[in-house]
Amino acid sequence: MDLTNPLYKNQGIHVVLSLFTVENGKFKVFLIKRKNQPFKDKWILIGGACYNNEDAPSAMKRELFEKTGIENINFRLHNIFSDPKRSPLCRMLAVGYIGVIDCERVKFLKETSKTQDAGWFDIEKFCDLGYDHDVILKDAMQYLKDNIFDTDILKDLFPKCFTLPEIHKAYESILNRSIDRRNFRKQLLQKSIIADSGKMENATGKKPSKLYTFI
Amino acid sequence: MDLTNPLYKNQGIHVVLSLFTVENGKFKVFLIKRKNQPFKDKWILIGGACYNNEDAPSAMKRELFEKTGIENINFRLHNIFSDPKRSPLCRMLAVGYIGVIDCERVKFLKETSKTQDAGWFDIEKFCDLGYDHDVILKDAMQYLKDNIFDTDILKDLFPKCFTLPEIHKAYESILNRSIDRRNFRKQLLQKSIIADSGKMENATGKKPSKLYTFI
DNA sequence: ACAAAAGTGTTGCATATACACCCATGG
DNA sequence: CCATGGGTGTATATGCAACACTTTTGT
Repeated sequence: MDLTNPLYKNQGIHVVLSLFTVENGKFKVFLIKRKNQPFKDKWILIGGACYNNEDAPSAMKRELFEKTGIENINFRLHNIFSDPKRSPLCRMLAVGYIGVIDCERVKFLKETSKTQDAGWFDIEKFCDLGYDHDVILKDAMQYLKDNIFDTDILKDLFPKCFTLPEIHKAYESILNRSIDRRNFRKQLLQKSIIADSGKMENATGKKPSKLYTFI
Repeated sequence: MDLTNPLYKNQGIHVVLSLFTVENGKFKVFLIKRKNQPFKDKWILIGGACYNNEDAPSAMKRELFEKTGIENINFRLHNIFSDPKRSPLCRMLAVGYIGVIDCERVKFLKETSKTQDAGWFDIEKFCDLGYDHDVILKDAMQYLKDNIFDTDILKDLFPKCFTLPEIHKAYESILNRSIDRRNFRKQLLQKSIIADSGKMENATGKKPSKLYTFI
């Protein structure tokens, strides 16, 4: 590798996180408003450059912590985005990750040195994000839908125990369709994605619900 | 992006292709012997650096053509490899692709400016490849096995027509297990991966076989 | 006619879907 | 006692796995 070769030099690696939640039964994505150029005043996904001493997941963890205060969550690679023009300043390859989290865990760092606002957005309402983040977000949403029944990808959405109606509503909101309650329960239990914790909800509403955990 | 920041500078993007074939019923991978440091005299997968005006698939196409003379094949992303120490000279992120091809199409460029030998290797016999290519190749093999029944990932292995016994043998070799002939045929036809071409093999052996094509 | 390889169909099992009633709690 | 919402089981359909005989050709 000859790093002075203009064919190669000035490349970089972005990590980009599509961070999702379900809040009050609504599927949402976390967006940040940029303070500086390029894409000043545009909303974008969480992301940033990978340092030379980090692998991509470590960079993603660091960026997430810097921008939301969140630690210890799981990511999944969904795709890479390599269009040489995707970032205007220099050639940056983006590595796209997905995370799904309990919205309560996010400290709202409304303003930082690089950002002027941040928050959860209804998934139908986002549009015209900065960089190529529209494309990245759509790809992430599709990946999430395709993998929601085969993995514990929602594990961090419910950090502790949860009731079946809660997680049922989360699935319906993410997939944007209704799902039969009885079959839903059987499916998740049979595939060993969740398990009965033995505990019961504090009777707050009507009939108390059982509490489940991810395995 | 401040490209003089030592945290970011001197990064690069590798594309790496695990190129597979099935030759005489044996599952094989294409390897190249390096002529120069680093990893001089080691065998490695096809790969190289991504230029600033290329997206990753274009870079992969170019590298493949330079090293084997092959054009017009399909790749699939299987993973990325981002360990900052994976390449000794500078920080290179690797984008791993898979291709499966008719071995007849490879012109053997035994020697080039960067390589001193090249060829197909039995999949059981490779060991101790340069860079982290052992890890990449294992990941690619697993991805291929996981996706072989759901996609046309073998499309380029049979550029024209093929008989069912031929493709059956290819599947068995890749998966390293025997598969029931009747169920195999039903599966591929039902999933619309292959279709009857209407033509018949030139009766060369015993009973002539039907010829199929990928859809 | 026989050996070698290709073509084909049925049955049972497992998984997924559709669907309706009972139960516990709070008011 | 009634309204609300949570818990449970069964019957059907669909997809997957196991399995054996017939057909064609060359010798």
